[in-house]
Amino acid sequence: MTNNSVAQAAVSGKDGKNANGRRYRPGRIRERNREKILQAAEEEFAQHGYKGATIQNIAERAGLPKSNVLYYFSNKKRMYSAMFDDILGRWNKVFSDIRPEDDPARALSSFIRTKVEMSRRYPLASRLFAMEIIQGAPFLMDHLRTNMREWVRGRAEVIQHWIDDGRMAEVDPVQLIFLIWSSTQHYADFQVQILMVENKAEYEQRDFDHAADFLTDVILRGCGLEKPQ
Amino acid sequence: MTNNSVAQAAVSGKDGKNANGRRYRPGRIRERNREKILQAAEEEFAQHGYKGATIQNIAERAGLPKSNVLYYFSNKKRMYSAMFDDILGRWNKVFSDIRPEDDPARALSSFIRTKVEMSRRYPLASRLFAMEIIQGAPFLMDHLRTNMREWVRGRAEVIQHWIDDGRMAEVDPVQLIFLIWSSTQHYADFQVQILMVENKAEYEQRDFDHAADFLTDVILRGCGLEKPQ
DNA sequence: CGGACTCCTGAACACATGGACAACAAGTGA
DNA sequence: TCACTTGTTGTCCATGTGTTCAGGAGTCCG
Repeated sequence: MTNNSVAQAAVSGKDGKNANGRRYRPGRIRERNREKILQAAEEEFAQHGYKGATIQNIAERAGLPKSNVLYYFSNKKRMYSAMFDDILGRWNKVFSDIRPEDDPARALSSFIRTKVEMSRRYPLASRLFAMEIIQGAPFLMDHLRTNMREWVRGRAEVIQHWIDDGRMAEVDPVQLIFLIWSSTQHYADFQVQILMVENKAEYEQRDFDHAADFLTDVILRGCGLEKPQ
Repeated sequence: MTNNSVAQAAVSGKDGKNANGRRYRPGRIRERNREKILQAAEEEFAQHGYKGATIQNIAERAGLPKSNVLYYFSNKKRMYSAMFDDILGRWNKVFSDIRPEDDPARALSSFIRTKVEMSRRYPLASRLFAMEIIQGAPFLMDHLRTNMREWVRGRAEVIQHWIDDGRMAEVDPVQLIFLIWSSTQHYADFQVQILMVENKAEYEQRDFDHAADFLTDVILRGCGLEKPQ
């Protein structure tokens, strides 16, 4: 999103053409390897943080020689950025907007369920994001300051509308968003802790359903709302 | 707690005496430097994770030569462990037990406030813990499996008691504990994100008060409880 | 003072790591 | 086929890292 990290190496022509005027497709091989590497990078970075991760390990996870990985992402930093571009892109597709005329209970409930579903589908992405923030967000600072701030502001305004119209209890909208964020992400970020405490080996689908039910239940009631239908 | 990491080097006598029968105090210098180092280690490990942290950096933060740091903690692993022993010890002192005859509203409210206060006072410890869990808890696995599991089980039982007695709404006690954990820790772990979104440079005391108020408000109501007094 | 012990530290080392590079293989359109 | 681009990989190197070690300084007490 911030910088387009695609293949600064091995692209001679400026816009897909080369000196001879011939045209080249983006290349399926490129696409495929890029994804293999990004997937491997998610695992490695999520497990060891930016500094702790090594290109060698990422290469092994991807089943490629280190040199080949460095052919696609010319250095560690670019690779890390590209990974977040990927993740943020994925996330942006998922969250629908909310409007003042929506039903608060429905909207919040749907928000919570979507976020729990994200924890289930992309736990690595969630952990990655958490690590980056904990470490002071050296790479995502910009994103937080612009996109995310606007995102929260927009949602908070709508929630405030609902409150002003007496459609839900008076609670700080921004804090409410934080509450939903933290409680839902927790299932991805603190997975091992939860599994240990509950003495389970792995999550099952029903665990997420249960969590989502619990959270909508408590948070909606906490906002003075009835569960939708 | 698990292993006593104090000074395996440079202790010749077994119980404070030496060959000559002379007695040595634990050494204030030792004590002082140990603390300086552990403090520095918290910062460094919290910012870079276990693998990403370097002894050199820790030494610089502590204002000591690297060799000196390694004199106190013979290697990186021991240092990391000692740090968590320290942190867990600190935490164990703070949390009072809850009993079935307590007032649910008061008990939960106090729990939430204590946890928010922990986020304020020991943000580094909280982040450290979060990182360790995210990375798969290679060092804390044992602690999670034993102490923490018991801790949760005990609290959950009491909460279930309250529910059975009709003193609060029917909510899953374990999930409730997770909810309180995640939402309160969030203020420490995701500090940068929160500050960015709210466009602030630093936390103030009133921010924590506000957060605690909000959380007790929503969570208690979500549990069908009245705010105490 | 002198001895016993604690505390301190520069130097050295084996090893891992990010990255550059050059040579080579494979693919592609005419 | 040819000309050229894209993809692959082994090797090399400077730098950083955890850890060891040997010797020296500081401290305490009789």
